Amino acid sequence: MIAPLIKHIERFIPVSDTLTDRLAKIARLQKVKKGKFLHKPGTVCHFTYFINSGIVRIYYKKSSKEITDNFSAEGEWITSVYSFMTNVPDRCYIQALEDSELIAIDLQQLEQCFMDFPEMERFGRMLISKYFLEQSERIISFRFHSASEKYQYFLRVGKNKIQRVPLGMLASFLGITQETLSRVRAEK
Amino acid sequence: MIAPLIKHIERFIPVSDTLTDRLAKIARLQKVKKGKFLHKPGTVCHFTYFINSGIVRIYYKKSSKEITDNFSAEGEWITSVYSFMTNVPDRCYIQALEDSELIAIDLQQLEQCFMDFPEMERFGRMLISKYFLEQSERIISFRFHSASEKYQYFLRVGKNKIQRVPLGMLASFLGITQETLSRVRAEK
DNA sequence: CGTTAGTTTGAGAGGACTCAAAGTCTGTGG
DNA sequence: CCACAGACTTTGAGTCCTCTCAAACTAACG
Repeated sequence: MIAPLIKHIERFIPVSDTLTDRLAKIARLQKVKKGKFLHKPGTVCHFTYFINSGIVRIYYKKSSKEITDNFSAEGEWITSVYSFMTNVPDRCYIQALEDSELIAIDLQQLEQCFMDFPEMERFGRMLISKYFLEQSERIISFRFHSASEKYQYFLRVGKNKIQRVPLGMLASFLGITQETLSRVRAEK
Repeated sequence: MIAPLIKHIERFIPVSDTLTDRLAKIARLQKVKKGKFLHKPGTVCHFTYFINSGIVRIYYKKSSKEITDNFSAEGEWITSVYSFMTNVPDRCYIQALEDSELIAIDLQQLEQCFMDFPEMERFGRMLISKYFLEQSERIISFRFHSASEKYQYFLRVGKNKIQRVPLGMLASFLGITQETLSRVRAEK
């Protein structure tokens, strides 16, 4: 059941049997229907999610508009990093865009796992570093790309997600309006 | 000599004497004159720098224009995260904007330090997470803020740096032209 | 005190935005 | 199986912000 997760972690560090056991103990399989929420604002988000199947987005509201921050699909994580780090409620929503199957891990137990298994802490460092780099690229994309270029960029990076997310959500993720995105998409 | 560094790390984890000794062993004090480079493209960047005094920027070139990626001042780090992670040459430049004093740490030796001191690895994870969060905010700023709002944002976040960096560099950091920044700055 | 780097100001052009309306898809119930 | 409601996407017209190009001004440094 947690096999995809173990396989994922093994891309970064060797995973011993005892570590596997521990992960099995703190991981919890969770299914969500399309449109349902894993987290809403006002409470601290106590879990990090690894996605076995489906696609999930994280977004927040800005003057009644929904701003999508990220999409995550199979083999990726979705977390309120802010809640994770600060242990303070985040204003984000985490929502399934398809019927999805996730592995939920309690953050406190994950912290303890970091303590007991330094190699797991190492994994954590490498993973967040990877996402840090992705963000760096995204910042570059935001700064100097036109609407069209941003779309092209997502076509390259978000490959398998493009057909799975509504245009409006994608537009807010890219930082453009949905009208503009529609026009960009039409022109080629 | 490495006291500021130890103090900085202690904000995240307790630092034992043995860890202090190790850090003293792998740290190297380095001074750079204003305008000089700590790194240029073409080679792998083997060091991470902690800044004791001065201010430093990281930038890259895009069709002969210089795009500033970040500024770091006292008590902060400057690193080519890309080189760090991938061990591949980065196209970035790292340049001192004032006469600066830095603590340079060899990345391989830092890795070894992570191995020998799990709490140091923990520090690494927390630090990169912190920068991850900063980037998240920056992405939000890029997506939905006008030129003026971006400038306001930097006034809040980059407090002590505003008078220390040339306007043109700041403009490219904010993703606007220097003409626009000049006008924004004039209007209030 | 002159040269160069850095900043400001001006005019015109263009991309993306807003507001508005029409068109298309999807899923649910009759 | 069809019809309809609601969600999603496209198209259009006008406006505004920021960009580009150009030139003048100012500050810093040898």
